[in-house]
Amino acid sequence: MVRKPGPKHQMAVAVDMVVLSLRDGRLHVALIERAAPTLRSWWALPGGFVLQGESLEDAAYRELSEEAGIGRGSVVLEQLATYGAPDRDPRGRVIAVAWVVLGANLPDLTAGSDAARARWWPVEEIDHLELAFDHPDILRAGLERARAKLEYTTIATAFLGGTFTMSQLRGVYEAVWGQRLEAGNFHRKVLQVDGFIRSTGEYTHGRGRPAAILVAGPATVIQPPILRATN
Amino acid sequence: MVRKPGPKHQMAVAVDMVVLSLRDGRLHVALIERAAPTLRSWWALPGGFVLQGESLEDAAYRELSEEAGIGRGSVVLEQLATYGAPDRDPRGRVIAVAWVVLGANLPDLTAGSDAARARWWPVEEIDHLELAFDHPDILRAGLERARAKLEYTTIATAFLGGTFTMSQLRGVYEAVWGQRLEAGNFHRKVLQVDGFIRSTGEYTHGRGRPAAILVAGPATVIQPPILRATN
DNA sequence: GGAATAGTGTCTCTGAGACATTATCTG
DNA sequence: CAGATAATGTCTCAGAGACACTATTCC
Repeated sequence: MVRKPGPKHQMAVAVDMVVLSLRDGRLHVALIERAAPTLRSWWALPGGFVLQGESLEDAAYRELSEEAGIGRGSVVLEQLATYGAPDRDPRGRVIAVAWVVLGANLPDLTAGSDAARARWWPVEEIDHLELAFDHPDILRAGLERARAKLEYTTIATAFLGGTFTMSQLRGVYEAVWGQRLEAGNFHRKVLQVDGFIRSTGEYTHGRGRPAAILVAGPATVIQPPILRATN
Repeated sequence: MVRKPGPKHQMAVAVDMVVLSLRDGRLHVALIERAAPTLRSWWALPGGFVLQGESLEDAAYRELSEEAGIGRGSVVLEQLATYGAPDRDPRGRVIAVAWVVLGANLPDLTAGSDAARARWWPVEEIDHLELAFDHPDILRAGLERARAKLEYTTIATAFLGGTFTMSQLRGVYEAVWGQRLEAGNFHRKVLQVDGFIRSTGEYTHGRGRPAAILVAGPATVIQPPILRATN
């Protein structure tokens, strides 16, 4: 242990975000095509350096706003893990605090100050893409975190707007897990979790029987959890 | 986003460890009484600054060795979360990457270079202690992580030596969760998780029926999980 | 034999999942 | 009416937990 932080211990600290959203029923992640000299034209997760007076969470929100035009109110943030291999960034020692960000109806992306392009990618197509730095690891961990969290928390509603139907909620699970769920059983399960959803009393109208319009309830945990198929 | 890491982004990065071990059947955490001028004589989690060429995990192992005399082979490390509030350390901006460390039969602690004293504390007694910095938050999160991990991973064996009995394994769960488990049901559940434990064919001898001597198996996940009582 | 500890059997209850059935809308 | 989608009912099966019972040692 060293008593005081000295120059030997100073390093750059960054935040990197795995921003997930549903677009026409499929799970997408926000990626930036780098314009900076280092790894130019590689695709990467949005992110940037933490400033001195700024908390890690504030840095994440600032970068979301600068790089993707995403405001504070429209997303849920959760810290994922911190990546600090000495050689993970060719520019020097950079410690990256990674976040998972879930949002509803997020806007199309526009290239920010340091991006050539920015767009939403369907997660199944990412395998064909080479991501910069250790971002493949971070993305994989972020996806797994999101999938796991749907099992035992109510954050699926973060992917939906203020109101939604049971089918739409089920659609979130199906898109994130990449797996079909039986509609009747899902319906019953969600209802029996106290405070997961509340009914507004309103109903949709379209083809088929009208669906109850729901809003997220106060519950945060699902007990017992909704489990993915194990295959 | 900023293109290059500059002086505005440099900050000290530290690791802090929630080191947990069982001592005569109770869960204990390793704490250091600070000798350094800042917050002198407060109790704190062991930890220290990350050096330039060093990975975060290596820094954690080095500090475990320097501050608690704990070697690499005897523990399991898992990254917990990163704490970076601008005012969390009065010495300046310090980003702390926290780890949970689980070990078997860890040695009595001896004060290292920067500690007045070091000792194992039973976790139930920590409430009466004032910990330095945001270490109360970190400790709380570390305990919850350890408790949760016992549910769906086989990590409980990290608290035991190479061999153990079913009672000792159950004792780990009971100590970490602070809750009694029914011996018969626990026995059956552990056996039915493929690869959780292997029998050595040896048996203990003492008072009562001899118990099978077990070793940890190759499995890492428990599916379906062993759940804590919900109260 | 008695105390102590290990391990098994059995019963009940909860909840997941498969699948059939009913309900209510549009065209 | 047919087609579509929402919601409920019913049955089976797996697994958790309570608790009784058997097994094997030491004294």
